[in-house]
Amino acid sequence: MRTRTYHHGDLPAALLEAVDEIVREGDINAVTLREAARRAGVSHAAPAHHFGDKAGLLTAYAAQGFAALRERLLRAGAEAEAVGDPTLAAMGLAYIRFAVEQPGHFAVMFRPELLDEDRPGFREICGGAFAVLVDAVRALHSDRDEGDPQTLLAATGAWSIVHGFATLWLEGNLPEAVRTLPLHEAAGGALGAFGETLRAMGLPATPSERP
Amino acid sequence: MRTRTYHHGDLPAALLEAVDEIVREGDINAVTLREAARRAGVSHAAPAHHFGDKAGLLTAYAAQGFAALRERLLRAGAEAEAVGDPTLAAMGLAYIRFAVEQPGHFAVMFRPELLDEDRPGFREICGGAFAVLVDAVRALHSDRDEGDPQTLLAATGAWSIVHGFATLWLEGNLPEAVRTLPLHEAAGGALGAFGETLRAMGLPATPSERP
DNA sequence: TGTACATCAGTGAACGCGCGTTCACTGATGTAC
DNA sequence: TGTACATCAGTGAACGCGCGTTCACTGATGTAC
Repeated sequence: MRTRTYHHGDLPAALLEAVDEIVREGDINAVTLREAARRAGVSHAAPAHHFGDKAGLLTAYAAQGFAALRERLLRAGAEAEAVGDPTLAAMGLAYIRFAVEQPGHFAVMFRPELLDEDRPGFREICGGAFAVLVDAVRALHSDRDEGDPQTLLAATGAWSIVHGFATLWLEGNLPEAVRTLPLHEAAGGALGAFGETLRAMGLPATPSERP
Repeated sequence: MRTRTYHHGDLPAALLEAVDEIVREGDINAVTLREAARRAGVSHAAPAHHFGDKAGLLTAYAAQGFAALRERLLRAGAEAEAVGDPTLAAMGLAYIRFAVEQPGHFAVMFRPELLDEDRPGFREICGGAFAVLVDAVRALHSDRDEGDPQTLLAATGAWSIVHGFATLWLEGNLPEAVRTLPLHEAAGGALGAFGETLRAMGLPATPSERP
């Protein structure tokens, strides 16, 4: 049984948890300092002690998300490699799974206008997740120079497709026939079928194949 | 010289224009009935006459966007076909261009929580844009039955990649080396390089090719 | 072990703000005759 | 052509609400001696 004390114990963590609850309930605009304080059981002025202001709270929450995403991508990559599966595909699915299982973090992470990106350490942690993806792409092109811009662009493309799918899925924008499938079938199916279609288009043709 | 009259002339159009202005300035949350009214030069209660409430105003604005997007996709497809370019690729770039040139519409269209989707006609106009994409995919697979679920999934994948790219680009989330390229190079490059990488992964392999 | 004191965490009242919605109203328009 | 009247568009005051931020404060903790 928890006794109520004047000091909370770990208010910052409780506030981040409260933010998560609120965003998961569906409305990112419902995140307010006052509501988070309410859920953590403290007065509405308490959050300012730990996070300064609203952007500070959301930035800390987003940073948590980027760290978690990075770990997921790394783990998915390592596991796929261990059994000989394609690393990048595994990471793509892990990305989508992260978005769906931690929709709160996902919704905040890519809304820079809500964040204070100048908070110490934020940019690093934020770039770290993308770097994992870039590394996975690079591993597929042993013929390329380090820093070949094609690698960065390809990672951007890979990111785009999983990010787009996750966004459309979460917002409920996909057509019903797709929306009602289990996640892994919808995601895997969309990625796979799109690949087939690319092939049917005759793209991509690598330059070396053009006579 | 415009004289001020008691009756506005075309207030609904002026309000939609005001919404566009506000969202383009960067903050979708800054769209309020009062601000739109202010910009249209009418009292703050006037918008309710035409759109009922805030969701009604945003829904009308989103519908405008879906109609415009559909037209762009159709035109891009037709133009590509005329000169023998790949239709689907042209539509993909047209989608991204739409997002970047009409960021206001794009930001609102895919936020169902802000809209009142039950407004008459909304669902139809909204589905119409996606249908164009599905048709373009279907045209690439003459071997498939009408209604083959692979077609819908492939269209979802195609939608995902362009939607994801557009979203990341607009929010400023892409890495600086990509963000600073001209749009068509970044978009075309990401799509193309991603295709190359898919190929390097050995994917997709069509079932018929597996011995 | 005890005590003084600095530090920190959280309180609660107050502030000013902009919002959406409602409602009785008034000004302008257009139509029937 | 004129007039009465219904309809519609827009007004402006009022309402209650929740927000972020500030600030002097108080309660609790922990450390130096």
